[in-house]
Amino acid sequence: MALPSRYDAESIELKWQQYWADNNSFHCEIDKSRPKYYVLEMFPYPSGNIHMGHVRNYSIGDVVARFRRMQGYNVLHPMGWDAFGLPAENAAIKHNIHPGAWTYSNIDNMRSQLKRLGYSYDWRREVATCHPKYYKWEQEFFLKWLEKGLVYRKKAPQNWCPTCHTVLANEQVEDGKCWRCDSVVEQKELTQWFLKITDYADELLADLKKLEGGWPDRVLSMQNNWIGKSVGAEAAFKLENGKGEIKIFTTRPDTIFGVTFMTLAPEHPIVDSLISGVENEAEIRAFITKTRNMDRIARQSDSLEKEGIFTGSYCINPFTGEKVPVWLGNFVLAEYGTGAVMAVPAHDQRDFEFAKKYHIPMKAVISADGKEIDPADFECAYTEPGIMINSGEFSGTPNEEGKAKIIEALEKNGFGKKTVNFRLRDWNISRQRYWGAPIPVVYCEECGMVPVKQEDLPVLLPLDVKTHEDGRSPLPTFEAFVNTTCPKCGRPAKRETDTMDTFVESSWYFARYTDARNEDAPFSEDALSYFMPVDQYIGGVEHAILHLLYARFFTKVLRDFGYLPKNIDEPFSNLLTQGMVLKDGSKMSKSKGNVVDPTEMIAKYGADTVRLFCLFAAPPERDFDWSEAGIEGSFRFLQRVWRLFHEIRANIFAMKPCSSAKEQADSEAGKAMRLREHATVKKVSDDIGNRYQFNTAIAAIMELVNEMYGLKDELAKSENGKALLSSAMATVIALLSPITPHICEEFWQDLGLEGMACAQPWPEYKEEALQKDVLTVVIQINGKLRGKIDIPASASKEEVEKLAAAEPSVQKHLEGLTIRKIIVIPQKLVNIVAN
RNA sequence: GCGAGAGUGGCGGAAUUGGUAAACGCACUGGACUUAGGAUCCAGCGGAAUAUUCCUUAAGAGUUCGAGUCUCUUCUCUCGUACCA
Repeated sequence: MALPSRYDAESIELKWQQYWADNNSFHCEIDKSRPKYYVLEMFPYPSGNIHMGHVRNYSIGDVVARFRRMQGYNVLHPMGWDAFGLPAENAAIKHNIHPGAWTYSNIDNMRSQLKRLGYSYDWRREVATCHPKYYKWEQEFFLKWLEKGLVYRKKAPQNWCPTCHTVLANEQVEDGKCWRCDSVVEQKELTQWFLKITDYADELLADLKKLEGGWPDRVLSMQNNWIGKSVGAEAAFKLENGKGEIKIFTTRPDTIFGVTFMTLAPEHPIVDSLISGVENEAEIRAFITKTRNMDRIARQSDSLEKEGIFTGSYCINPFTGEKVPVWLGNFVLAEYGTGAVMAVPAHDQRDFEFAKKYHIPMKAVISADGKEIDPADFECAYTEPGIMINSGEFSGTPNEEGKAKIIEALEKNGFGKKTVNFRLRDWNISRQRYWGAPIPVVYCEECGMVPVKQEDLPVLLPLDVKTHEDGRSPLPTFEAFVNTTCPKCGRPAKRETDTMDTFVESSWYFARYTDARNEDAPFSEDALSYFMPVDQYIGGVEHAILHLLYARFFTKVLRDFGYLPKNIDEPFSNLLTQGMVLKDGSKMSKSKGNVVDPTEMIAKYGADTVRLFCLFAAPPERDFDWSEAGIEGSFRFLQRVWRLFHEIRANIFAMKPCSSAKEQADSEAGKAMRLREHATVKKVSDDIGNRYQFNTAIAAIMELVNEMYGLKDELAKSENGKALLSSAMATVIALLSPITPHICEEFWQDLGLEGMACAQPWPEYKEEALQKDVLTVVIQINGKLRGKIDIPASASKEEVEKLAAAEPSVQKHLEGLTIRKIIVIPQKLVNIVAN
């Protein structure tokens, strides 16, 4: 019988996609009689078209979802759109269309592209964050937080992107540049809205422990670094003139007797009063201006020349009573610690270099053995542990103990206290852009800042605006929006025209999916307590800090405000960070012209092949290079399965569903077939379910198919053989079904079987079927491979030793040697130690 | 500097508890079938020598009967972070 050399992927795929849609195959409802499994991929920004990175991300997620569904879980697998943001606005300006129109048409296009890939989403739960029914709830959260002080307004120097015309959060500045457009970020003093993420710094850090094992180490370590906790002490140094004090933060309180100068950030608030009227005031002011005018990159670069200037003032070391000169330093950051550093040049490398440069004396207060040492002999600062010296009553104490003792003394005398400092800063969530969720407050001349009443939500983003060509927000000049009345006094008032950072929307969408159509509340207790947390979250590692930190923060906040159940501390139990899809060794980009369009690949090979290749090319966390030859290989494999299926069916026998779990083999070929089938089920279940190694799962299925090709003619000779071959084929369909679902449905239908392939129970293996009668045992002499023998599985240790020694190739190598020892690893190998 | 991860054929990658290194696939070579094949099938495919060996998992040492896997030292690459007091 003639077989088609190429199966017609497109018609099969469209048919089954329609079938799944018509039959609501992937709808998910709360069902407390079944365990839930929530699998989620990071939702896309509707930029226009899906790219290979999306295909890889969503294919991984779909395998997990379909696998868990077949295992009997009630799987929640939703999809939506991170739809507010700058690109929509910029595209709108460029093409002279409204950002909303652009966004919604992109969503329509991308939704159909995703549907063409056969992903098993419950589309009823789809959300678009730019929809008022979504952002309404975010505005409600905002009001609640404002009431409790979790969100506040502050005037401070901010990261300003001159190209995007907006401020950025610290997390959105990479290398001093805007994360989106790469422009150099400037500092600008502005009044902005902040979310107090620092209130949660401790919990965000501590709970990283709960994620160990479920999240990749490197993501945990990145978050850990970003939060940047350092434990130390705060101490006050009184000014010599009695007009106030300087507070410092140090992680080395044990060196406080060694302070020989003080360094302040030029921006430190006390500086002005210190220097007014001093002889060289003009010179000092010039230094301050010069430093402040530097951009952030130059100021924080490695090559910055450390410079300072003496203020003319002194403060007093609270422990020694010594006069300490107060300097300004261009490397001291106003925003970290207290903006003032106690300098101990003998024990800190940076202070050491500064002291050398400006000829400031040094004082050693720690030495390796507790003996006196002269810092004049130092080539670099002594930063090792040791014994305290020249430290009054603390001399002779090991310095680590000394830290606690000094802090104790600080607290006792009221000079200071133990403190913890974080690198993490509060999250600036206001943006001076149009396409975002409006911040629901108004400003009244009488009442000041007044929150919008909850019953007046949502504050709608007006859609009938004209966008400015230079990207500035049209809201401040759009009178119909700006002009309103004060919710308190009813007099005319002006609306806040800043919108919220789009990372706010993506910080809670996963919870909204549990109850996406709820119009009375953002979520319901019932849905949250059943579905949350997300069991498996999948996305790119570029969100390791930004989105993943914000989402963790939001989860804790929503929990504390009673929106999320008390026992939900973390949103994502397990995180898989998938690698990028490259072409010719670099990231696909339009400018490089190396973009592979998923739509074209689907048209050429079909969705099943594209899915298969994305999963087979590399383990998920690694980057992989797209190759046309590689996808051909995946397509060939599916054709091979196609031919195998039809050959078996047409030329050998009519297949019926059966299970080799019950059937025993009565021939060598049958035994081999049955063993391979069960071994493959075991391997694939482990690879998909536990190890997330889809590439090796697919390799194992390929081996099973290869074995079926090798054995099919032999097996066709007996009824038992046919049954075993039939069972193996059914297993291949089941194992492939999460990966290449369409072709598997087609096979299933061709078998005339009930239901859908994707709704079948996941195959199980039997330990008994994995047992071999004859085992190949490796023989080593002194650890080197010298032979292999086949022995009955039942052979005793002595028999194995005897058989091994009798092997001719082994005897040859043993000539002239004396056997010292024989190590037998049952069922695996024999190592003969001889010399 | 600090933190994390990685280094295996021509290529992507396997080797899960220390136990046959290179599974699976790509590329390549030879053969079969064929009017033809860029289809399909069979065989080969780490290196050197070739009938028997030797070498090989970035380099070196160690532990072990046995190391890609464990320990130490060094090198290289990727990512994050950085005058953080």
